[in-house]
Amino acid sequence: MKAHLTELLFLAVKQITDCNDSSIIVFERPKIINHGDFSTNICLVLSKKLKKSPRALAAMILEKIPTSDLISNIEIAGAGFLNFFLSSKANNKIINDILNSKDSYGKNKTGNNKKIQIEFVSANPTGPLHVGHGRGAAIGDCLARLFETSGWVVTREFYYNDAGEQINNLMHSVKASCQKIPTDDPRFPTDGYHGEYINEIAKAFLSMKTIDCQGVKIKASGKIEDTKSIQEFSIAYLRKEQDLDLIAFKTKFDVYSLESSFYKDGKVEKVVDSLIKEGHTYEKDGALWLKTTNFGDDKDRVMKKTDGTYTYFIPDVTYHLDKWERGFKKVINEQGADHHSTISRVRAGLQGLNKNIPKDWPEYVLHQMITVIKGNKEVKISKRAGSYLTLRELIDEVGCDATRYFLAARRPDSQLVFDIDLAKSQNNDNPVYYIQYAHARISKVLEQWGGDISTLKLDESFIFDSNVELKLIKSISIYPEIVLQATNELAPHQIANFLKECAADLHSYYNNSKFLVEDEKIKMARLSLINSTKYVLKNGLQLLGIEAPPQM
RNA sequence: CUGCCCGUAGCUCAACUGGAUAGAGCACCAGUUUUCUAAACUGGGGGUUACAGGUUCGAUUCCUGUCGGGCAGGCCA
Repeated sequence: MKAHLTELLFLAVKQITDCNDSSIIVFERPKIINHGDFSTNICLVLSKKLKKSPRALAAMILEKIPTSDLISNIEIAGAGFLNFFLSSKANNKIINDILNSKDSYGKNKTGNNKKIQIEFVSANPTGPLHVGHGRGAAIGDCLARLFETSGWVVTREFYYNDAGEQINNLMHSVKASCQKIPTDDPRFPTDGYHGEYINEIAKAFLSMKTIDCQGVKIKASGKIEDTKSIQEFSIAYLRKEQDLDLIAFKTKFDVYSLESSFYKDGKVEKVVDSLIKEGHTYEKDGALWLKTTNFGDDKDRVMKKTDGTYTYFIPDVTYHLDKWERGFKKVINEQGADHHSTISRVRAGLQGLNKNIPKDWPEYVLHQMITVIKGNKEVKISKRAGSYLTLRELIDEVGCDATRYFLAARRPDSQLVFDIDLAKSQNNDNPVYYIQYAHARISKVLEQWGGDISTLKLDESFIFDSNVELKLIKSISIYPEIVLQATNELAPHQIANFLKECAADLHSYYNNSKFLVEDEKIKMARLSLINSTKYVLKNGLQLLGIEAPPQM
């Protein structure tokens, strides 16, 4: 439709200017229904160049636009906007198009089957997942669904930092717990983890439990001095817990990458050698430094510590080189904003390898921190302090659908306040139920009608004339554009907002009109409209990973 | 002190990357069910978009400065 309008308008514009580039024509979807279905600011853009007032220019262009049976009217408005109103024929075409496309309405092929890798959650296996990880899971998974809908081949990936200092801390914490050392005892590791889950791991370890994690069975030796077994068992235990959390959150991954594997196969060493060879390193204070300042960082960073081990970002660089070598030209990392400083380091490391990796690769989506409030008090999300709200608790209390909605419905770069009491007590006022209810209402009407839904088709000559109907038609016709935009801008929250508005339009329509009326022609038209709305709601909810129940 | 993100109704958040009269929900007030689910709908009040400048036809959006909040600035991740 947009292409059709652009073509028509360009024919007119060409007669007035010598411009040969149709990309100067931009159509927008006006917010206000009186401003039509499409609007363009072309006259405002051209007025300066042609030294004519925008409104006069608009009049000239308007005269030269060819007629089309898809357009009912074109108006000049405001400072010189051209507002296009679609004809009933165009509207009916959209509805029939949705009825034909069904579950694939909203899909597009802009991805062209290209590969994309999306890394998200990537929590350290040092504790259960908390609300912050939930936000990452919700946003990352929705992004993946968006790219799939836009024709990309998506790989969802989880990276485990299962090596390094934090894992040592974990092991020592569990060991201390096995020895019944209280957390406030001076013998308890200073940087240790304090949560109750540490005691549970210790108990399971001492009773020599076996953990089945990702198809591998790990058995605890039960011996307190066997630090290797404690470490192995603790990681397996927590990975298993995290897997269960993710299942409860309906989030799946295609690939799990382990930091430890990059040490085992020697890739970390290779990256370090390569960085040294390319001349981006130097020794100082007994450590090896990477000149990240060569690539825009504000100071150089240690890559090899005096004790011979590497800092975290070297395995990170290795991992990203691995992604690049697996052929992912497009990679998105979804992370918490507290990791933003790694961006410049990872990119600097990749540049230092001299492999022609683009400077802005990989892309990042950073979500801001969450403040959790319960009983008007902030709940601190701190693993070490132990007082900590897990994702699982949240799902149990609020439900998976609502949790996903709340966490995905906000711009990633806004800090969000998650009020547990509100999410819980407000069950019925929750936006997700509002949207699901709209879907359920349609389902029920169609059920009561009792006809064969697959035969629903809108008569080309039918004219919808009420404002609630026109508003709803406009709403559902925008859906494919919203999907594309949300994908391009890496902004899943736009889907959530759209669905809320679409549901509102449906509810207005429902309260305003009766569908199962005597007049067969009107009945079929209205059923066609709400059935196409049903597909939009269902497809949109699917993008968010939320159920579309037939009844509530 | 330096870098990144943010500041919009009493509260939680939008605003199509510069568009028209800044919109929703919650809360508050007043209405709507003999009719397909009232988990809904209709109407009302509530704003100097933190503040001060600048850029232009046009700024919540871009630039500069100030104030305020969050996160980083580990040989932790």
